[in-house]
Amino acid sequence: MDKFDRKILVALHENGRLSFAELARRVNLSAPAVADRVEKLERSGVISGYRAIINPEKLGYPIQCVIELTVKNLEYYGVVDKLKAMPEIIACDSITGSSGLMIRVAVDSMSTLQEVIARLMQYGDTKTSMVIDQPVPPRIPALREDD
Amino acid sequence: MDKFDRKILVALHENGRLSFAELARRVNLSAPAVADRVEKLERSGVISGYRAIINPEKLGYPIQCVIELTVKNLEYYGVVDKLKAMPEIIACDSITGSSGLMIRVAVDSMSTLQEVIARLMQYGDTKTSMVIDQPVPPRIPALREDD
DNA sequence: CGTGAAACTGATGCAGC
DNA sequence: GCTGCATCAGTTTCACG
Repeated sequence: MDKFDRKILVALHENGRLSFAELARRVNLSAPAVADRVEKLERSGVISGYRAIINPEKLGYPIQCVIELTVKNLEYYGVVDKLKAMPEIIACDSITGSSGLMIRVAVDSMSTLQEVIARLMQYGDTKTSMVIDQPVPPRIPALREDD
Repeated sequence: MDKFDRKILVALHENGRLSFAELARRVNLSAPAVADRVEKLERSGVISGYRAIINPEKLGYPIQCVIELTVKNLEYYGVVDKLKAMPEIIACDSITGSSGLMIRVAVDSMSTLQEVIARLMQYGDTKTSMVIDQPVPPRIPALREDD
């Protein structure tokens, strides 16, 4: 993990479809050198995949919110399966603290949101917050473009 | 947005580096047809970019947590700039409710976490939860592979 | 790690349906 | 709007220094 690896990660985080040739130009290395480094980053698990970023808003799901779900422990694993089966849920983290689950939801309307919350209330207490904005978009930890 | 567009989105969400030729094979269309559809999805904003998925754990930041920060309104915009300057913060959402900010942090150690929390406490009350697991990994809203 | 050449693959435009 | 083909550019991947 030197300066070149960091540059590669930053570049691929910003545009995951860069070719090795193009990547090589941006980080000032040769294409084979870059290909070699990327392969190592992939095999070591630092890069775990590549993904198209999809905008739920443009897909017809303009409302996003975060729901903290306080589950009763016994039902825990069953709940997770139910959550996986709900297409409105676009992410879910298991966390410490009373809540237990931090769920992210994207819906088309408030009435759908109401239905989702009603279903989640079967499994425990919910605390819902609407997502207004993303002041810090997803980024790489401790890697700024300072070279 | 028909069945083919959905297949394309699912495929590119799973592997953002697929070539048009390879994508065409997977969705049973010709390469030019796929290229055309992808370009439209990009221009309409449904696909807003491509990104390498980077594993903070393998980068030396094995600890992740979510911090709800209840800020005093007056300081709000100043706070966001401070957050952007903190490399340990890998994402941040502005949300409704008392908290106001939902911050995601990746750190190398508990002592670093302690420092981060200490800094955030300058701006308001904090509620920290450790992220244990990701039962539902990030996915596309309402698009299941049902074709 | 860089260079240069060779081979390949994918992208693109057009005719035709 | 899609297909199939042909062409062309670009990238990947060697071997070698």
